[in-house]
Amino acid sequence: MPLEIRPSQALRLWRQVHLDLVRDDEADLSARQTAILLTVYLELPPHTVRGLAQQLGVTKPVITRALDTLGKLGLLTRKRDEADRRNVVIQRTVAGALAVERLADLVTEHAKEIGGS
Amino acid sequence: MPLEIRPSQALRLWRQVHLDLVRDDEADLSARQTAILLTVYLELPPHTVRGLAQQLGVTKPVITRALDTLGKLGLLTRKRDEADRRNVVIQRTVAGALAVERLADLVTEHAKEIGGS
DNA sequence: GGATAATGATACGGGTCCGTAACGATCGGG
DNA sequence: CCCGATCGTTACGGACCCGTATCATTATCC
Repeated sequence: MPLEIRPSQALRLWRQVHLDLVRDDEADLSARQTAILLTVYLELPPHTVRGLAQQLGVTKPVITRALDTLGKLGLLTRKRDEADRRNVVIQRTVAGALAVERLADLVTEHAKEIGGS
Repeated sequence: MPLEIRPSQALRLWRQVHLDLVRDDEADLSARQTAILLTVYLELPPHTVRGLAQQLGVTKPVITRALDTLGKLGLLTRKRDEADRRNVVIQRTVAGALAVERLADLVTEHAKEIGGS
């Protein structure tokens, strides 16, 4: 059964969550960083720079820089792949999992507040 | 009747929409810019720099710069308030309305794809 | 009218990100 | 082995954004 949501509800939900993200701003991630973070935490490993670049439709340096920032924030980690030392495996962290969970709560909470019309 | 959405659904929805936003990137707005844009298009006018700064919990220069960028993109316009010429009224544009509508469609489309579990 | 307050814009130094191009490291096939 | 291909990273010049402090303009109030 699909999730039913009307355009006006979608916009109000989008606005409320973004308002919270801006106000809390413990993170203040860009759209690209958010897409990377959620991909790593929702899709099955392993995740590589090249794979993420293909999924997002951006160049590899973009991924490298985003990983620098997300790593600095402690939201994920990089590890060399010992099987093929050219590859780098992106791994999840506890802090990252908490941040993702917090985002999920934020969305579901505001969804509840959004009335019918 | 509230909008029912589970955390796992929320995350998948959030990821899919962000992936689309990154891939299309006709805009590539930051979280702050998105919050401003949606506030202007969802809340009743008039909108001022000071009012937006208060709602977002940020300083006025942040709003001014965001309005510069959003104005350059044609998503909204500034106009001096003739009643009180200190104020600047932020106005909607056709392009902005289309962008907001497109975002709404993006969210509702992906919501449909998101299954029950 | 002059002092005061309020509004939005600007200056500044610092940081981050962009896209293109090049780079070092590593693997694999002949 | 060695040469080409494939990783991820870094260099570069340019653009954008940040927060603080300051500015010019306009309104208000005595």
